[in-house]
Amino acid sequence: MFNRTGNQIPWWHGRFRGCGFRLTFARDAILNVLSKSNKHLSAEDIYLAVHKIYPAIGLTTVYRTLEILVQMKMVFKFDFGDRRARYELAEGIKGKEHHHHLVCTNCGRIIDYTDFVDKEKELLNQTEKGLQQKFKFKITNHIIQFYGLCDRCQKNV
Amino acid sequence: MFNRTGNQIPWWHGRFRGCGFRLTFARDAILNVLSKSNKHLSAEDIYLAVHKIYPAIGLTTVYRTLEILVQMKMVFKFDFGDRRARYELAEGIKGKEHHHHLVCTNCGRIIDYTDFVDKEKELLNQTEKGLQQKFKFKITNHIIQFYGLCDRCQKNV
DNA sequence: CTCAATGCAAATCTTTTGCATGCTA
DNA sequence: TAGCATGCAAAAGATTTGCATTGAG
Repeated sequence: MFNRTGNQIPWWHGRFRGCGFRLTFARDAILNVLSKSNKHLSAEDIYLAVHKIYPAIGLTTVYRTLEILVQMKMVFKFDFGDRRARYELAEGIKGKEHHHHLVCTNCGRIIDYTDFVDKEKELLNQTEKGLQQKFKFKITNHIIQFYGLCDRCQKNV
Repeated sequence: MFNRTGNQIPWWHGRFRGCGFRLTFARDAILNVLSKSNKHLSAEDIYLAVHKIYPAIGLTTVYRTLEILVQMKMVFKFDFGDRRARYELAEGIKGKEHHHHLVCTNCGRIIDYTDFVDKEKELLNQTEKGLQQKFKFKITNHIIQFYGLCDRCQKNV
């Protein structure tokens, strides 16, 4: 999609329309960063990156925007155990696939993997169904995460 | 096991011997609380409870002791997404079974469940094996957690 | 007797909030 | 133009650290 000056209009512009939230420079810049970056950015990572595009932005706005984006389900919020939240674009957006994370407890490196997720999905669906029945608990999302040592860190221990 | 005054000696006394850590009043009191309480206590919960047994204790000591206990693998540390760590005695200790948690995102209630864990274990073992091979990643532990709404909160929404 | 363990106060660090001002729709 | 959005400064809240003192082994 293109606007009248010939620039491509980012996909998220549409998602802001009619959702009750306004699309501001700050939000546009933040989504730009998120959609270009690889992943697992902390609020500060995002702040620093956005700062280059839009220097007037404050860290507060980054936090507030991320909260909205999580609410809109455009962004996932993760916690890898280092007391700082990480954000990445949700699945289905920009062709992201369902994946999970391996977190190295030594160096903090994070490896995304997409293997085995089908089998996992199957199991999780079963489990969720069973848990909903047994506990009358309405499951909205889940976390699966593996911790350990990456190849480099195994050598250095 | 009993000492010479006829009091039962807590099981953890043995585990402190020869591990390089000293068994102090504070640590004894903290383990008392952990082994009597149900579960998912925050550092402050523990601090308040220990304070009744051993009023001189400081919150700092609670944190430092918990860190040791996690290191000794006597205690698990959890994060249920509310930015405060939770602690509970490790499995295998005091007959605790392998279990996972359902976390209500509305009221914070936590439900332990032991159902489906066999199937989960099977899948996780497979996954871990596969991931170790593929990424040369040595997995040491994992997190599985479900979030959603408990029965009460579903009614009130 | 020695050095690990402790308590207190202060520091850290991430995230949140209050409030006056700016900007989108 | 109306209100949502923003930036700044300050607050909040959990956890950690420095340091002098205490106590376990």
